[in-house]
Amino acid sequence: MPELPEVEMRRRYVETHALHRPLQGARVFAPSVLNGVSTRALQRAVNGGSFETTHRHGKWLFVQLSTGPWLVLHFGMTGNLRCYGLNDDSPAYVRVRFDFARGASLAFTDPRKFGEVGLTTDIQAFLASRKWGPDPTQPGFDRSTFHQILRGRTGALKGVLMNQRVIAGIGNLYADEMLFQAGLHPDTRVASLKTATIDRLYEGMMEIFQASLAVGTDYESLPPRFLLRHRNYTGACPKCGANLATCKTAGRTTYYCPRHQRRHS
DNA sequence: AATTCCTCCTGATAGC
DNA sequence: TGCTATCAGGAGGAAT
Repeated sequence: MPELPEVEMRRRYVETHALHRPLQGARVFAPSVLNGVSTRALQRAVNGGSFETTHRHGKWLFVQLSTGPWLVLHFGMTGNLRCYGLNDDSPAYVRVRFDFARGASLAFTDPRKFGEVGLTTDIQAFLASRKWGPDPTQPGFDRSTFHQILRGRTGALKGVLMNQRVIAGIGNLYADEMLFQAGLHPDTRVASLKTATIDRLYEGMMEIFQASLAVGTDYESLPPRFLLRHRNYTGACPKCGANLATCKTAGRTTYYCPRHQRRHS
């Protein structure tokens, strides 16, 4: 589930629940989620430290440790964070656990183990090494940035929107929502987009991020005009009532309204 | 450069 | 009830 707004919720969760608390250690239950770091190195970075600040870029969350390095968290498709105390049941699927004093913990849970836990000393270098594109919610990203990154692209629009090296943070669901709001078919060629259409896409993107965060990414609480409220096989288009359709784009299931998201728009 | 396919892993759901 | 097939909001790598 975690796309940009979901990861932003996790960032806020860390801010609220996990900062400035003395850490006693870390336990790794699924070493496969560790990326570029050994259990021992992770424990060394955590032991005797505390989480101090957070940063998010696209679907990536960084939490700075008082010992220096940043904890790097990626949530794959099923990753989450959960703080709990001595008297609480442990959540299911704990893959890495950070232990505070007095029996409290922050758990990285992830049933499918597609997530990642790592360390970096330099966020910018880390982002550069993975060649990630800009985050649309960071300062400095505006309408003209959006035009810039789409310029010269020749692929199908949905694939480009989901390409993290073009723009960081948009996944399958939010890509569908953007296409829906802009009335564009997922296979629309990026090169064919008019300036006004790109503007519309940009506005839709910012609006859905904002709206989703406003309801804590609980899609059922979104205003009905958003596709995310109706994204299932039987759903009716909130704009025209037509039955929503599905297709495959870039290997992912796309939900769209066949009536007002036609090709070549 | 862009696209397709495969892979990692586990759970939910549908169909028989 | 139990089995199997398919699919799920991600993304890296290989092949094309």
